[in-house]
Amino acid sequence: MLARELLRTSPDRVRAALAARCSDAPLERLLSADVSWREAQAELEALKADRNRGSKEVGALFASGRREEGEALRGRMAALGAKIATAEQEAATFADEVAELELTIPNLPHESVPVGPDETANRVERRWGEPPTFDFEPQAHWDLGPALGILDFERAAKISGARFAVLWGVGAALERALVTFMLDLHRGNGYREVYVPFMVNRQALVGTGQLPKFEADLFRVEGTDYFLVPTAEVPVTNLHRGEILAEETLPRRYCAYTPCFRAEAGSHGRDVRGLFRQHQFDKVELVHLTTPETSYAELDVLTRSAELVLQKLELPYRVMTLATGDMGFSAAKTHDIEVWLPGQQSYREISSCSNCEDFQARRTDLKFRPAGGGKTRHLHTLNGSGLAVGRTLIAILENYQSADGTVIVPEALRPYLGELERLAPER
RNA sequence: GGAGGGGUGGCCGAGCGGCCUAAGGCACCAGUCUUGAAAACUGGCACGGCGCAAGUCGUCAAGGGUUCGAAUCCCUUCCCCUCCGCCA
Repeated sequence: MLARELLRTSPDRVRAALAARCSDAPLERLLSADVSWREAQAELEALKADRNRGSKEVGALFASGRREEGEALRGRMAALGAKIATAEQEAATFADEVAELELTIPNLPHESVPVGPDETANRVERRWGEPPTFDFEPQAHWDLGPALGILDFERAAKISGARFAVLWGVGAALERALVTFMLDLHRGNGYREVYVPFMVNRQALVGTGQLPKFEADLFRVEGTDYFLVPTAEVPVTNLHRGEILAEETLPRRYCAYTPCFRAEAGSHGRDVRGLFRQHQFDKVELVHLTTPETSYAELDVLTRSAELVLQKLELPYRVMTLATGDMGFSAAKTHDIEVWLPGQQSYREISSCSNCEDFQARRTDLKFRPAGGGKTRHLHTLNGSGLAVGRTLIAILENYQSADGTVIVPEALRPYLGELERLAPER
């Protein structure tokens, strides 16, 4: 949600930003509804001021025993009440329209974001590690996994459907080891671990920006008002909704493991094979709450925290800055981390780290009290994957594969797998 | 699932139709005193909207209603607590 003051004083800046995003958000409707609302509200308040004065006088007249005058004024106030009811309805109609529309306007891109319509305009920031060379034809994980007996898409389809996976044996243990490994790493790095509900209410999803626009991407639990979390960003960012945090307690860095559930609406035909795009996947999420002055330094901390996971696992990757047209709804700036996948001979997204500035803080009424005193201000929220666990598992299988189909276990993970050194076929 | 009790400013807590412009306390800020601090004393101190401003409207969990007027009365919902039942 953008500051209304910004909409009123710099509509051209907002127009330009939306154009850069290739957004068709209804800005002009919002602006005119806002004007109408303010007019109606001013009228309504004048009427209410009259009533407040009159009602007070009614009380005074009765108190001083002037019954007849009191009765007369009370009659006039009753008539005024009817006028107020009408004016109230009109103002409320405009207020609702403004509130509804402003939730559909995406965040403004930061000035450092490359302008472009789609991912082809994304900018490479840095690379780490060298894609491995093989003296054989590297396999994709959807061949490696089933051959090892640890990945089973057929039985997943039987019990659930497409875009689900079953992990067997050491595959299941590897998934669990990755979660623990990531949480331990972040926890030792200044993050506070938090365990949160996997179902959230509508308000939480509005707060982080998934609603009202993207309901089709979510799974809703029928007969309830609960949604399965599409990312831990939702419950974790909303933890302090409506609170005023002391500046001394910032920045706050939280990490959380949750499964994530996504309907993947509109992604039919994309990444249909393998583990890459699933309805359910595990993720360790990083969330920072910080001051406006430090949020871009925090974005760097956040991104590097996610990178550290890949460095410890010795997986090659590159860091991108997303272009205006490729960014998510709530983000002002986003770094994607893309890991090298030999099965596809390309870098693919494994983490997305965003500074949402005060966009989500406005929606969630999330503020801080400055250390020197003074007015409360909206704080800045950031979130990023640290990392998507399923995709990390893919990266390990494909980067650490051997000619015989076995897979070396990265050194950093061995303590979590009973010092297992190599994944070999299981029966 | 059943029966009760609650939700008031950063926190605690009074108020139960009109002097609520929400008492009092704690915390916080400024000042006096002090070598400095503490204590004491004095003053200040909720938030949001609209407006150039004067000002004005709103907010006592949320929404609706009664009334000239609602923190206060009525209805609905949500949340918290206690007890019972059930359950991992």
